[in-house]
Amino acid sequence: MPYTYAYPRPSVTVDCVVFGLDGLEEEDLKVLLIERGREPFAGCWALPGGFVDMGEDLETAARRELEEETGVTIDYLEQLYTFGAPQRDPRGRVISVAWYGLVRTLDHTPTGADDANKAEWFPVVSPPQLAFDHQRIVTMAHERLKAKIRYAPVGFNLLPEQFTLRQLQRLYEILLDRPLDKRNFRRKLLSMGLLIETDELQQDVPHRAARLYRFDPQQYQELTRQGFVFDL
Amino acid sequence: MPYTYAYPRPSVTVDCVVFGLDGLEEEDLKVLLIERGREPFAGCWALPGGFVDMGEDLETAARRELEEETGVTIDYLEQLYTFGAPQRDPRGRVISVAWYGLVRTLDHTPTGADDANKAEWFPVVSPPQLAFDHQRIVTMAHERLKAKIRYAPVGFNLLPEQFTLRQLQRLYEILLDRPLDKRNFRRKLLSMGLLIETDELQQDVPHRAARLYRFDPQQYQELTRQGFVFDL
DNA sequence: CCAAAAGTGTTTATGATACACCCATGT
DNA sequence: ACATGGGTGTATCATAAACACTTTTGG
Repeated sequence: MPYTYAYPRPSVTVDCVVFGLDGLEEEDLKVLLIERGREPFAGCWALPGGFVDMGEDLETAARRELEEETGVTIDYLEQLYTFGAPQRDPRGRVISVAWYGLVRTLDHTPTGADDANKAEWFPVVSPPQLAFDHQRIVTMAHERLKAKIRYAPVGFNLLPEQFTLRQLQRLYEILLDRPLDKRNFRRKLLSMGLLIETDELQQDVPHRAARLYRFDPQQYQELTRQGFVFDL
Repeated sequence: MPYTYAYPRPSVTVDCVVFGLDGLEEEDLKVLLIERGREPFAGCWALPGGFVDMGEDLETAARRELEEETGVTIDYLEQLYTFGAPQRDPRGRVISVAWYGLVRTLDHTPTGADDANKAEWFPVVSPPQLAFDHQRIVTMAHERLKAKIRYAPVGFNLLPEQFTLRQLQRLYEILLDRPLDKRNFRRKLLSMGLLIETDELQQDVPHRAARLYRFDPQQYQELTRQGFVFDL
């Protein structure tokens, strides 16, 4: 290594804002939090995250910390923003590269481990008090998600592989925070040609069962290549 | 400081991708580069940037480095992405928080200083070979800019305070890379109510002088508060 | 047979697109 | 007078929005 830097160095961490959807109500949009096992903010709820290893890619670090502290595996992960206010961590200069992620199901109950006492899902609309500047990070991630589902098909990563059109509509209603017309929504989504109609039906519902659909990522890629822009 | 971190620490830098517009042709969209005065990549063109000081905010660091190395003051600055591949810098682990910025005029010729031999504007479409992973950063910034002007009024920061509708249209044509209909463009922008018609005219043109307009940021804020979404 | 959600078309309104000529100014 | 870009209106087309009833299924 022919040259090295002599400057004082901040610490660098990654933090993950992971969203999951648990049902069809507003409070069912959840965010994954851990209870910190160490000072500072021991016993306080916070985002899963931790130090970047020296030879490790940032995204790899985010996935690793998430796995270590919560056991949750992610279906979609994207860099959010880097937070570096000098006083954001009481221990000294800590710069955090924040990521946001989506999971399809909340099936695997998160298991606290490593630096985390516990890991749990909380409603995004009513989270507990959070450590550091983590509330701000959650808020920014939520805003980003709400903006992004309008022009990119990321919302599907909050649903099971197979889903009903009604579930998809409720997802959009929750995130856009307004009611959508059922017929217009169905027509629009189906006309995009991004949904594959399966021959399966919803199970165990006390009424007529709805048809299940899958998102077609290949078709999305192909259409995008041709200039198609997802827009809802 | 009651707690400290013992982990090995990467270095953290900021890099700035600054765009400026110099005329009405495609090659007139410029990016600001410096020629490096030090190894590694001494004599090579690169993005202005450098180390974050320990007590310094990330945005402050970006503005400071830009000022130090180029003398250019920025009209719009926004965080782009954080690049942290382990091998992106030959000296060791260096994580760079990249920013992109816009300037209204290229009037003040950039002056190389500090770690930079020179600073110059280059066409975005035909830049020189760049140090590190800086070409990738420029490309991402360019993509972000092209996407963002469609849903946010950031393009005005590439024009003088007062501009003609024709200049604005050319700016959009260059960034969107397609021709726009003059009448439809004018109607749409004027109908948004975001432009203030001044009583001044373009000067020193060998033909009928065009009216000058200004962007109205307050009106934009007000409309946004009411649910208006900029869209072009 | 009742409750609950699934599924389905048409009409209207709004915004996007296409398009060509006269006007003002400087040389 | 001529060259150059400035400025203007209308008709058509495509997409979005509004809206109510019948069907299927399980209990």
